[in-house]
Amino acid sequence: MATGRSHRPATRSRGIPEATVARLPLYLRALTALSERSVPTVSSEELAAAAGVNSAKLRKDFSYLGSYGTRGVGYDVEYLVYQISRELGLTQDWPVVIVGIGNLGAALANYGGFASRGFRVAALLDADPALAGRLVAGLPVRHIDELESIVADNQVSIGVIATPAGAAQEVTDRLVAAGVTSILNFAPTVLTVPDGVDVRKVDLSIELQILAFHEQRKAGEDRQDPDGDVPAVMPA
Amino acid sequence: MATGRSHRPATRSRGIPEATVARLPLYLRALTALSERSVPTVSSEELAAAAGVNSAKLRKDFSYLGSYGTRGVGYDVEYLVYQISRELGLTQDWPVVIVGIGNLGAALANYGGFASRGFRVAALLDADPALAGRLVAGLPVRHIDELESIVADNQVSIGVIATPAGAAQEVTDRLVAAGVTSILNFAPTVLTVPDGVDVRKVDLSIELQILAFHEQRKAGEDRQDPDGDVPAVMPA
DNA sequence: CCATCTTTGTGCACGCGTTCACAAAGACAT
DNA sequence: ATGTCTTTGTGAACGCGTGCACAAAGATGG
Ligand SMILES: NC(=O)c1ccc[n+]([C@@H]2O[C@H](COP(=O)([O-])OP(=O)(O)OC[C@H]3O[C@@H](n4cnc5c(N)ncnc54)[C@H](O)[C@@H]3O)[C@@H](O)[C@H]2O)c1
Ligand SMILES: NC(=O)c1ccc[n+]([C@@H]2O[C@H](COP(=O)([O-])OP(=O)(O)OC[C@H]3O[C@@H](n4cnc5c(N)ncnc54)[C@H](O)[C@@H]3O)[C@@H](O)[C@H]2O)c1
Repeated sequence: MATGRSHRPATRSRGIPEATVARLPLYLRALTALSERSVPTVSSEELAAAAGVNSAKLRKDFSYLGSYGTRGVGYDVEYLVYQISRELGLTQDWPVVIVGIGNLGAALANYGGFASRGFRVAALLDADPALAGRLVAGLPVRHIDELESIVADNQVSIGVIATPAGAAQEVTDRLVAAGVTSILNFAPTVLTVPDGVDVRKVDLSIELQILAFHEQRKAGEDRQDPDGDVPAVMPA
Repeated sequence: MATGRSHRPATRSRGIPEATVARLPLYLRALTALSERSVPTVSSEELAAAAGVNSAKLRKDFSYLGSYGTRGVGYDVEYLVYQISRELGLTQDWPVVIVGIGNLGAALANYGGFASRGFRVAALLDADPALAGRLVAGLPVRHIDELESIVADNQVSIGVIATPAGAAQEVTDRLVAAGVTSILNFAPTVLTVPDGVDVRKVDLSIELQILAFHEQRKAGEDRQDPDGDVPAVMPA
């Protein structure tokens, strides 16, 4: 799981709890699918099932946005798509830069889901001179030296980091200095940023380790001793 | 952020809270870095700073594993690395299959962080016959028809899904039927699985949308009306 | 052996998030 | 209009996670 920043008192932004914000994209996706099938209205029960959440939670989530439902009927799909999009800020265009166009960065650049919802790749940046000018997903890779001017010229406020871990903090510092205030970090490092800058991280190996923990638990559950303590492999 | 399954009462597995489990990989990473620098001991304060968490939280997290610290001194780095590795199940080998070797799947296969910590890519699977046999990250891509035999032969319990969204549920069903009990899903879909199967998801576009929400909030904070409600663009 | 100093381990309080359960609202039929 | 039926919106209770603050533990020096 990618989590938000640490040193923040779980800001209830404009009254909308953080946990709710994190679910809005999920609802939006389900609603968009319904919209494409021209379904006019949907009940909290149906939508909750599609989004994989509890229906009471969904209703409470929506109640933070306002009273958009009709009792006895449900929610108007199109209207809700619009309201959630607006709430998430997807009615405007968000230019994004991707830094580090290696295996992962190139895959991200090729990802269609980007453009679909208000996000536009403003530039691809890499420190490798050999990459400069090469086309990736139809865009030329620009040299990292152009970072500051690109961010300024395109009013970029969101940066995606797909560099090796060792370069991530330096890239972050430059992005922040240039005016970026939201960062999505794929490198396995803890980033330090000033107040007012949001960082979210996506960390494959953390996810796998969490799965391994539960997997181990499942395996040992019905087999070995309930308390799996090893006496003392190493003295403290 | 990738989150865990929904329909589970936040299982406090063997007394270790889920939130703690999610942080253990973070501590482990910081500790491994210290270990490589041959640092013998570390205080909760230092380690917490390196992991980007509150020191009291870190101490409480460790207290669930046992009393591994020494008052007045701190924690033995090597010993803690071992204890956390064992707790997370990283002392054993976890064979993993990756399904869907497109842009993202190939990037994942090339990812070094996989092998580093107990995870071994047992096979790469794709439905495209044109890909079969091609080498990706030194491994031949196998056809999806071999899924069942590969999972069985290699005792695979963890599967990574990097197929298009439309194929994800079908792939999931086959993985689960073949014996996989943990799934890491990169496709933007809600997966339905039987009890006992864990699903974690990594969703780029959700992360971006959450960032966009806060970004919009920052932008509108000092500018427009404090309560940003638009009167009525669409009647209910 | 005692004093001092550092750092752990945890009791406690508080706030957020989740879920149940139900009254109120509205649609729809008669 | 009135009654019935469906579904929303939310009050209330509960549990989990967080962080403060401090007593206890142990190291270290004299
Ligand atoms: N590949 C994956 O599936 C995957 C999964 C999870 C995490 N990650 C992480 O994502 C990051 C990228 O992974 P990858 O496999 O694409 O690595 P990669 O080596 O293929 O690509 C890294 C790119 O970053 C560029 N780079 C290096 N320093 C830079 C700098 N200072 N400024 C700008 N660009 C710079 C390099 O030139 C290279 O093109 C790594 O931190 C990795 O741990 C990757
Ligand atoms: N590329 C990214 O950065 C990115 C980011 C976030 C999410 N995603 C998601 O990850 C998934 C993969 O993205 P991608 O860019 O690699 O797509 P892609 O089209 O490049 O690759 C998909 C691969 O899956 C294979 N496939 C299709 N159906 C299959 C099936 N039934 N069984 C096995 N293999 C099958 C295809 O042959 C193809 O090789 C998508 O769901 C995408 O939305 C991608």
